[in-house]
Amino acid sequence: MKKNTIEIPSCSNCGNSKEFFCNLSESEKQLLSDKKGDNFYKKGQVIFYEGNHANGLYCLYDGKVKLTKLGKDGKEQIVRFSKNGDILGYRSLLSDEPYHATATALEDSHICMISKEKFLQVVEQNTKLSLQVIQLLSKDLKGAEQHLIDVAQKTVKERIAESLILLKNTFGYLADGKTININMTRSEIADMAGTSTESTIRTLATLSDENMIALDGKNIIISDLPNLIRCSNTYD
Amino acid sequence: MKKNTIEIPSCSNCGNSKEFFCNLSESEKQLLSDKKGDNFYKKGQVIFYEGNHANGLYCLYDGKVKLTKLGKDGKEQIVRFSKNGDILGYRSLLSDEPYHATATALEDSHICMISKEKFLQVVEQNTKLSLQVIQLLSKDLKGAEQHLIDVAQKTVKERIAESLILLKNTFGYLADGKTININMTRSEIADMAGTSTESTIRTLATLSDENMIALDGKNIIISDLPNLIRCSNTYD
DNA sequence: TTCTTCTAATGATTTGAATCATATTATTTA
DNA sequence: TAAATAATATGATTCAAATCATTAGAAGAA
Repeated sequence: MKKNTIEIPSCSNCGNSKEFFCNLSESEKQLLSDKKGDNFYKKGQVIFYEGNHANGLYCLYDGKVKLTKLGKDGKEQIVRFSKNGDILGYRSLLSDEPYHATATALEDSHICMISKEKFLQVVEQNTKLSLQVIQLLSKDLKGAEQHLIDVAQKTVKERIAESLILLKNTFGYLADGKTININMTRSEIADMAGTSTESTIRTLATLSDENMIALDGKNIIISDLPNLIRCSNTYD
Repeated sequence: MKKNTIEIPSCSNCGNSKEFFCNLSESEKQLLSDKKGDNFYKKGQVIFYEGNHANGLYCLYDGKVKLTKLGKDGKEQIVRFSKNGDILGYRSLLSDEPYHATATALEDSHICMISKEKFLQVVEQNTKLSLQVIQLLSKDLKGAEQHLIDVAQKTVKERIAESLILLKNTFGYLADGKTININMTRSEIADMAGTSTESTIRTLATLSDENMIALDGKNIIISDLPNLIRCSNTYD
């Protein structure tokens, strides 16, 4: 990867649907590329903390990130994920509020940073870009509201099933075409589904007994996706 | 109210903080004002349904509206409210997706409608307006994610207390300065807090026994706000 | 390697809150 | 104004899932 050129992964990597920076003019790209920060985070390291002030836009070049909010008694709730090509922190940047979630690397990640001033400058002169931000926020909002209903109304089993499907849809499969391409602890899956670690372990065992999934250490293999979808009670 | 002039309540009514259309030029205002639809909805009537196609922007001139999503077994979840001066339906309009929630009048409401084409035309040429939409979406997203954590981690009592505080913050008090300025059924409050009607009734009775609120038919009087806030376990 | 710590797995117990079952008011609307 | 319907209220019961408790296995650190 060359320095000082805008190498937003969504542009250089065509497998990625979110072509966030593709509508920029050359001069705009140049502006953003200049003095762009290039950072590496180890698994478990925190990119930014909930409550802290936003000073730039993060572009996830390579890696996986979870966004969590702190709830009662310090219990975490995973609110979203980011993967290759996603941008992070745009909400706080544009609404000029502190980060409302903590971003933590789920595996070693390579993240670029664009300064607040430059990003705002480009957004303000490029309507297409702000419409793209609107699309992103709309998608996040839709996801959050769906998640809300799920947690409020679904059983633990339905939520665990749905969480596995979300993980598969977000991170895809390994080369074997059936193992979910992410390693999370049972406790993290619990934070996702809004349940306890013990219930998560038991429910995963049940889903395995019922042959919808198979467990191999931290690897989760989806052996019967249609049934898992049915089990999750999701219709969209 | 005169016809054919843009009378967005947030502009004509200065008590309202959301001055959504105040950055428009005169020609832009004129464009939006022309052939603007003017509609009246009775309490209980539906303004738009989840899943339907968006064809305009709704401006709530006067009234109160709830936004609900349908969950498991047809159980409703209230995801948001709108009041005087708020705009509705912008998410679906700008992301070009069907409405993700149903909007229902909580009381008789006066709602104007701006056509999709005209609104999009103005948004695309007015960056300030799109930045304002970003602010709105950001606020909605923050609210939804907070709501998610609450439902996932708080007890019914905490959630009911918090719901009452949200209602008070959204709709304010009646002239007496202590009665929440909204009439909702116990079942609707349950849909808000993500619990059952019976639990809502019991919890309201408990809060009343503990002198944090007083109940007078459908009216809910907040008699000890600091204690109610403490009870809701909310720190922001 | 061994020690320590984190993660996973299971069993036993408790509990918050949903559900079921009826009354008792309020509101509609016929 | 009566009849019908919807909303509120309470008690009894059930149940899903959290919590507590303990053991077993993995993974890092010294």
